[in-house]
Amino acid sequence: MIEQIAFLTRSLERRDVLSDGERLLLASLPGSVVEYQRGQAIIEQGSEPKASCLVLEGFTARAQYTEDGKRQLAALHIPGDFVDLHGMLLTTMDHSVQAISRCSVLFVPHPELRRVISASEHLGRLLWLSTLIDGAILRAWITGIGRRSTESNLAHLICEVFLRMRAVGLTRDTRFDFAVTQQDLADMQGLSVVHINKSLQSLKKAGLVEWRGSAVTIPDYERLARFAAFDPTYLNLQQRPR
Amino acid sequence: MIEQIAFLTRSLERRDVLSDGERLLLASLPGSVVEYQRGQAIIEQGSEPKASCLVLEGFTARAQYTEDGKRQLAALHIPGDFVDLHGMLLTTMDHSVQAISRCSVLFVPHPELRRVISASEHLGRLLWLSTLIDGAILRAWITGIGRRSTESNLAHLICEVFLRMRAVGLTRDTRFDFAVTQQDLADMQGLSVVHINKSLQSLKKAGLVEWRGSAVTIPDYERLARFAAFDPTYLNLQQRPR
DNA sequence: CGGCGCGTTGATTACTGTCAAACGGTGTGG
DNA sequence: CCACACCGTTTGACAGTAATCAACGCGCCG
Repeated sequence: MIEQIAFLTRSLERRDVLSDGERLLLASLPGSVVEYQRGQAIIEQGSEPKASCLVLEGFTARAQYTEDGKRQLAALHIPGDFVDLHGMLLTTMDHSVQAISRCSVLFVPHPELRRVISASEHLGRLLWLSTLIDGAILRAWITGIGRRSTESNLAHLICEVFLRMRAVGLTRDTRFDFAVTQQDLADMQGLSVVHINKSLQSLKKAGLVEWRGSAVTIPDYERLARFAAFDPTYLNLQQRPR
Repeated sequence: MIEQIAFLTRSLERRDVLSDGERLLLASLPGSVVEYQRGQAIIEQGSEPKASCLVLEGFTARAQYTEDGKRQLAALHIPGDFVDLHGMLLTTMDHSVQAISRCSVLFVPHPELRRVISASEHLGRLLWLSTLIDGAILRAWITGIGRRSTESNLAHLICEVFLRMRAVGLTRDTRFDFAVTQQDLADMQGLSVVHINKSLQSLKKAGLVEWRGSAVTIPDYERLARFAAFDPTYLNLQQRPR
């Protein structure tokens, strides 16, 4: 499992120091790996999962559908993210989890998670922390959707994903793989594809981002961050005792 | 403290059974009570609080401001809500907490919270749970802002607040006190006051809600819930072992 | 080669914001 | 006790943003 939970370990270590014992404890988490194609449902809304899933490769997202069938994405998960840790306590899923790109995830049975949390209060706090960071990201999305312009919100999202990817070692310089469709972006920001398309083009024309296929390049991060008024505080990317 | 944490106890008991020992442990939480006038900041963005605050009376909200001064509210808290439990692990506040109405809150020092969590793993889980429900509410708000019509989102919010208030015993029949301004509502939904005003009026005209001063009455909850396509699952108002 | 899915475009419509003014209740000072 | 100021609510006109619709381009895969 060591290989598979590498991103999780890295993600937690970006926020606090792990002892060898804690690393071993994490590595002791058993689980089964499952692969999904883009668009497949990983966890259904309304279900009561008995295992939590950790992203190993690719992207997943939480999706909610309104009565009239519109989709809203309310989180994007990258490798190392424990997608539905909350499923352990929330029992019934109020949303579904979908594969946004081809991806593989690790299902860890809840009793195993509880075992680890009982064994290490500190690790328990760090897992709690990861759900709190989830919440902080949700708040940032809300202000983005509610109060930012489409273009600056797009830029904001790109900054966020860039930093999160870099935190787990999935960037090369200013480039990273962001295999999402414009429909997905639209559903993250609560807008139409057409409008996202036009806004994205204007970001490209302004030289703020390059985006070819799934390869995103940020020519000048500082400039993009300034444009988006991006403040990374909410990502809690500082190693501190927690 | 027993009197003061009554709403917290009630809120947790709506989700799981508490033992006498757990109730006592909660009651042992010391803290200082502070009153705020509407509009005052309770916790400043960027600060690193050493205590978490619990709402005793009135409403508070998390507020984020964009670079150009627009306000977005990304949570509304009612009595019994542990507003910034996450402050304990998130160290730096990425948002401020404001008094939406006149309110009183209890500040509980983080070390005391840690003591309680160490003493009872179960209570620790329930506090974790309360932050997870916070997250679930954020997701509901995101889909509301992103994909619902203004009117149905307003109706959705009213349903949510009604159920949350009822869960801690703050409703009388179909009526509750909701002391927020239309500007606050606008900032919760990412819209302008003018637009909120018109949408609210149309809800009133349709007989879906009555709203005089701060007194909200829901003549027919089922009808309102149907109109809002409101599904209370995300509030986790079922007593289950967690 | 053809079909499919995503991206792109332009025209049109609908929604929401901004601005500016008036209304109404409350509390204060004369 | 009344006049006034203040603040939130309400209204209407107008401007700007985003959705919808429909068509086309383009690359990939069968």
